Parts: sequence; structure tokens; C-alpha cells
Amino acid sequence: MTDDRRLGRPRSEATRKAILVAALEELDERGYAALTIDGIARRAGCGKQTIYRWWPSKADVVLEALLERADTTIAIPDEGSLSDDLLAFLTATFRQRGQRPTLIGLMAHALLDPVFATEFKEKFLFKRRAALRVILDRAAARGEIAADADIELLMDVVYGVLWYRLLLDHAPLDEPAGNRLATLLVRAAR
Amino acid sequence: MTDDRRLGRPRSEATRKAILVAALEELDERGYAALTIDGIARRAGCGKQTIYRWWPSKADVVLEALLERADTTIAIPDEGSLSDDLLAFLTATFRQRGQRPTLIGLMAHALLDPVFATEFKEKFLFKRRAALRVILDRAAARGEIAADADIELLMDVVYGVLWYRLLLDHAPLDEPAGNRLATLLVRAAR
Amino acid sequence: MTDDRRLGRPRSEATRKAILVAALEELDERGYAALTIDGIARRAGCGKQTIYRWWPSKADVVLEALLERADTTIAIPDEGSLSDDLLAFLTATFRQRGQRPTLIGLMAHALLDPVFATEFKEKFLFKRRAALRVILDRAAARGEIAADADIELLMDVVYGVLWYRLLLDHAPLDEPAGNRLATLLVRAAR
Amino acid sequence: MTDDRRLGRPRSEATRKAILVAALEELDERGYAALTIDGIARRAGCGKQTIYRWWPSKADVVLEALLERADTTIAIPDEGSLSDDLLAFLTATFRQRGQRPTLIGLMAHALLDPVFATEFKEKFLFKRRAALRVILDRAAARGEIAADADIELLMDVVYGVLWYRLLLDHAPLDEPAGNRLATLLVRAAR
DNA sequence: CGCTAACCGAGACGGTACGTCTGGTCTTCTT
DNA sequence: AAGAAGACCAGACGTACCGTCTCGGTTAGCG
Repeated sequence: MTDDRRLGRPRSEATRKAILVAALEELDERGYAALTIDGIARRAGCGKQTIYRWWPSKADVVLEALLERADTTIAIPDEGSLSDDLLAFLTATFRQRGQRPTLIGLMAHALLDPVFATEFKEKFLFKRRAALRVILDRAAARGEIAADADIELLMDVVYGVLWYRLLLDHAPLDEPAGNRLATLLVRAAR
Repeated sequence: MTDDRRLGRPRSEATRKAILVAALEELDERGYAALTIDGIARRAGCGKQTIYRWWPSKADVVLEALLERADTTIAIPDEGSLSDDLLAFLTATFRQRGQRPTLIGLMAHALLDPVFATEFKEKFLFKRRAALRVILDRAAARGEIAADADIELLMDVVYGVLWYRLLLDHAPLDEPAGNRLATLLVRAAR
Repeated sequence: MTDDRRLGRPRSEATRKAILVAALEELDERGYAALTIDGIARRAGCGKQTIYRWWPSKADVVLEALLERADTTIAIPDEGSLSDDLLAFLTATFRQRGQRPTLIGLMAHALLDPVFATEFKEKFLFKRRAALRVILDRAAARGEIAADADIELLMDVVYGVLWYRLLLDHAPLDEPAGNRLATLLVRAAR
Repeated sequence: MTDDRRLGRPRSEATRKAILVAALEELDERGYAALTIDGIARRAGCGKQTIYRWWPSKADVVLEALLERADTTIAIPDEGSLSDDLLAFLTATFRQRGQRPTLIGLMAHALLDPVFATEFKEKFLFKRRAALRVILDRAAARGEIAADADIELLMDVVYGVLWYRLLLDHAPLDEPAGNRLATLLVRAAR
């Protein structure tokens, strides 16, 4: 029941969107390393101050753009077996591989800026982990996972392989890869 | 065959070392994000040109310093069983966790600079993978790994978990963790 | 005839005064160079728009404040002789030396902004000249000034010396100085 | 016998001149109020830092340009009589009236920036006063100036009228004006 | 022993982005 | 319609580094 109406001119939604779009376009065309606040402002047709007013760093702009663009809700499959759930989850996750430049840039920034790192984990990384945890908890309830299994470790295996291949780009992140990873996990979980 | 002696004044070994030391000190004290060529040169008491003459980027300086400091030879345990070999390997690898700031910085740079990324993979990452491959190949020869197992994937699991925890810093990289990961791998390999 | 009452809410006299006071306070505390519309508005507790609505530039605010504060009527002495009139006029004028920061700022602004320069001359500088001209005309009628004397030049001597010392601050603007200048003028006028 | 050779790359004389020229061109074309360091650097084809390295403010750049362009030596006429000397001096000084925009800008800046004001007085204003003083001292030695005359005040009359007309631009600064001012001064000096 | 060549330190150079500041305009609700 | 609040676009500010360059000076092998 809070009254959200504030004094003064309200924030321009049009400008906010123009900035997010401009950030993603600049990112695609020139890469994260060449991304600048100046460039985003120029492309969005806004003043730099408007960006600095709402986001603490360029990474925060990109993160918000990513969250807005991505499916807000992370689909949690429920096929009845760990194997099928994992396969569905991995396939859905791998399908977002087009986001690679964005994710790479955000991770790079997180490594260089601890403040943003926290933001990135809370708003993105840990949200995805939570979805995976639901799947594993259900499988544990069905007895598909050994009682002494380390659920945290299993999740790290999933996201570890995912990020490692995303970062190094040395091996595929496609459906067959998802298949093999699911098989490995099922075997390891018993 | 090649006569490596060059005309003119030879490269100063003292300066080379001063630069590598200065780079690591700056890295420790101020973090990779604040690392600058200017700063390294100032601390090393040398001209900027001297750095640019021998290294293409600040990451290359740090990489060379890391390679020089780290055990040049990667120990490859041969205990007779996959389980023991993995445990020994992981324990040795995790022990280098003190390098975290350095590794984080190099990875960040690699994500932003494709040229350095190649360098980093060749000189560092793939060298470590090769050591692990020897262990896995031996285990396969002993029949400890299923014939249809995906050796590449197993390696990605090891280094994926390692890097994922290194980057996110959300879970420990200690001996118990190594133990559990080794157990998981043995189970998955069958 | 004209009906000056306008539609809508009338201008707030309290705000107008708060702005003029705030402008002079900022001027005294931080100097003209640091004077900003933002700062005046903040101190006056009003919106920037309210200032822009009524004054074209910060100098106009200061000018209005100065005119309001200063004696609205410029005293024109009539002692019976050029010498006494000049002395009285100079003494009265020099007494306003405390306005130096204000006058300095207004002159600086006038030099940089031709539109304000016109305003400044009409509302301030030429008003003072007119007073001096009355004195000189009366002296001419009494025959104290040679028929071929250049009255305009005499006025420029008075205000030239005054402003030159005000601007450079290299020599006093006190009563002895007024005395000497009056003597010089009387001599020059013959 | 100081050894002026300094370490490092020497200052570029070509760039120095390009900056001074660019500053005067910008000043002529757009006026002092619109003069920016950015603009000077852009026109001179140099980096902003190069300007900041050598001059503390844009006014210092303009001052150096003015000093370089103007006759370095201020001609001191010696015609044998105060009247002729003054006329020659005023004529020569008034002839530089083309400098008006430059002088106006420098004075405006001096009024806003006390540090530059000192610089401006020392390097420009007081140098001119010194020349005039030579003329007046010679006249005093010849007995053309009353023993009790205030030489400082006479100089302030000359430069006061000059600057007052320069700043307000309400009356001419030409040869007839010089003539009339010289006459007035001779009369006042007796 | 002098010449040549490549090194070294220092530091100026042209650029470019930074994050801040102010200007002048606009858009909301309130008086 | 005026006012307070505050967001908006625009663009200059002065700083920090980038990677390059140009000096004087040093240190090797070769003639």
C-alpha cells in the first residue's frame, strides 16, 4: 500500500528501454571490451548522466538488459525421472548459447569488480542454481539420488561444465553434449 | 643452427625480473582491475617501452610471472588406482588456491581479449588438462573407466568444478571437496 | 488602463526575495566564479525553473539584488563648487567599495555576455554617469570648466580610475585618493 | 651555466605553437565565453593533456599567445616633451585596439580567477605601466610635472580611461581621443 | 678502439573514456 | 498559472591510461 508516486518528473521508461537496447546492440557489434558508457549514451540518444543515475556500471546495464530479455521464468521440467528432467533442463539451458558474448562479458566484469560480482550472483547465477536444485531434490525424494550424495557438488558439476565450456569455447554445448552430461550425472548420483 | 646472439645491447635480465615481480606485487596490492602498465613500470623502475617491447599486454606479463613462479613441472601421480591418482592430483591442484587473484585476473583478461585467450589456453590451461589426461588414459588401460565413457567430458567436469568454484567463490576448494569430487568421478567413470 | 492582474497563481514575492538573498550569500561565500543557478535554487529552497522564469542569467539575479540593496537614489551633491561637489561625489561612491566582489562579478559576466552587458550599462553604469554629468554641467554653467573641455572624457577619467582600481586592486580607493583625484580633475577641467 | 638538457622526450615546439594559434583562432571565431580546452585541442590536433601539462588554464594559453604575438618590446617614445611623448605612447597603445576581444577575455578571466589575475598583472598590465612611468619620470626631471603631482594617479588615469573604454565600448579609442587625453594629462600634471 | 646496433630510463605525444558538474528544458504533482 | 521537485539531453571539465615517439645514455659484438 506504499504510495509510489514521487515528487518531480518521473523516470522516462522510453529512455530506460533505449539504453538497454543500445547496450545490447553495442555489445553485439563491438564486444564487451569495447563497450563504453559514452557509446551507449550516444546510441541511445541520451545524456551520460541518465545512465549513471540509474546504474552503477556498464555491467549493471547489460545485466538488466539480459534479465529483461531472457525468459523471466526459468522452466523447471517435471518429467518423472531424473534422467529426463536433466536432459530437458540442459537442453533448455544450452539453447541460450546465443547469449555467450553477453554472459562472457558479465563474467569478466564480475571477476574485476567484486560489487558487481555479488549483484551478478544474486540476480542471475544463483537463480539458475535454484531451479536445478528443485529437480535434484525431487529426484532425491524419488530415491534416484543416493542419500550420501553431495547435491551442491552435483550442481557445481552441471554449471561448472557449462561455464567452463562457455568460457573456453573448446568443446560443444549442444544436445549430444547435454545427453552425455545427463548420463554422467545420473550415474554419479546413484 | 640459429645464432640467438643478437647485435646490440642484450636484454637486461634484471629488468625482466623486476617487471615480473612488480606486476605480481601490484596485482596483490591493488587487484587486477587496477593493474596498469604505467604502474608496473613505475614500481619496476623502468620505462613503459621496455614492457611493451617484450609483452603484448599486461596479462602476458602476469602469465609469465605465474608460469615462472608456479611449479614448472606438473606432477602426475601414479598410485595404481584412478581413485588415488585423482585424489592426489586434485589435492595438489587445490593447494594452489592462493593463486586465485592471479588466475581470476588472467581469466578476466582472456574473456576480453581473444588473442590473449589463445595464449592463456596454450601456455596454461591445456598444459594442466594434458596432465589429467595421462591419469585418465592410464585408468582406462586398467579398465577402471567404461569403454564408452567420454574422457573429454570427465576432464571438463574436473576443471569445470575447479574453475566454477574459483570464479564464484561460493564453495570450498579444500581436501574434503577433492575427496568428494574424486569419488563422484570414479562413480561416473564406470 | 492595463489590468496587470494575470490569470493563475501570482508570483511569490517571498520566493523572489529568497532567491536574491541566496544569490548574494553564495556570491559572498564562494565567489562569482562558483555561483551557479543550481546552487542559488538549492539555497533559496526553490526550483531552478522559477529562477529561469524571471531572470535570463545568474548575473541578472545578482544585478537585481545589487540594485535592490544599494541606495536606489544616487545622491547628487550641490555644494556650490566643482571641487566640493566632486569630492562629495567621489567619497560617496568610494564608500561602496564593499560591493567590490559583486561589481567584479557583474563586470566579468558583462565581458563574457553581450546581452547582459547592455543590461548592466543601462541599469547601472550609465545611471551613475548621469549623476556625474549633472555635477559637471552645473560647473560648466558656473564657468569652472573650460568651454573646449571634453566632458565625456572627464567622466571617463573619473569612472576609468574608479573601475581600474576596483578591478586591479593595486591602489587604494579611499578618501585621500578621492581628494587627489578631485584636485586633478579640477586642474584638468580649466 | 645550468645544464638545461632534460631527461625524456623534449617538449614539441610545433605543438606549442599550434596550440597558441588554435587558441587565438577559436577566440576570434567564437569569443572568449565559448573558448574550451576541448576546442583548442581539437583545432590544434593535439591531446587535451598536452595543454593541461603546460598551462594551468585556458586564460594562460591566451595570455602566452598574446605576449608572443604582441611586440615583445614596448616602445618608449622620447620626443623631448611630455605632450609629444604621451601622444606617441597613446597612439601606439590605441593602435592595438584589434586585440580587444583577447584583452576583454583575459580581463574577464582575471576577475574570476585570482591566481590568473596575479599572472596577468605581472606579465602584462604592470609591464605596460612601467613603460609609461619612464615617460612620466623623464617629464618630471624636465620639470614638466609639478613636484607634488601623484604619478601613480596619472598612470591610473591613462590606463583607467583606456580600459574603461575598452571594456564598455561606449566611446572611441582613436587618435583624436589620444590627443584629447594627452592634453588633459599635460594640464593636470602642471 | 671506435662503430653499429639494440637496449634502457624518462617522459612528452595524440587519443579516448572516465565519472562529475552545470546549463537550460521538460514533465509530474501541489498550491 | 506559479511553484517545488527532479529527470532529461547536452557537452565541457580535469584525470587516467593507452600505446607510440623521441631524447640522452649504456652495453654488447664486430671491424
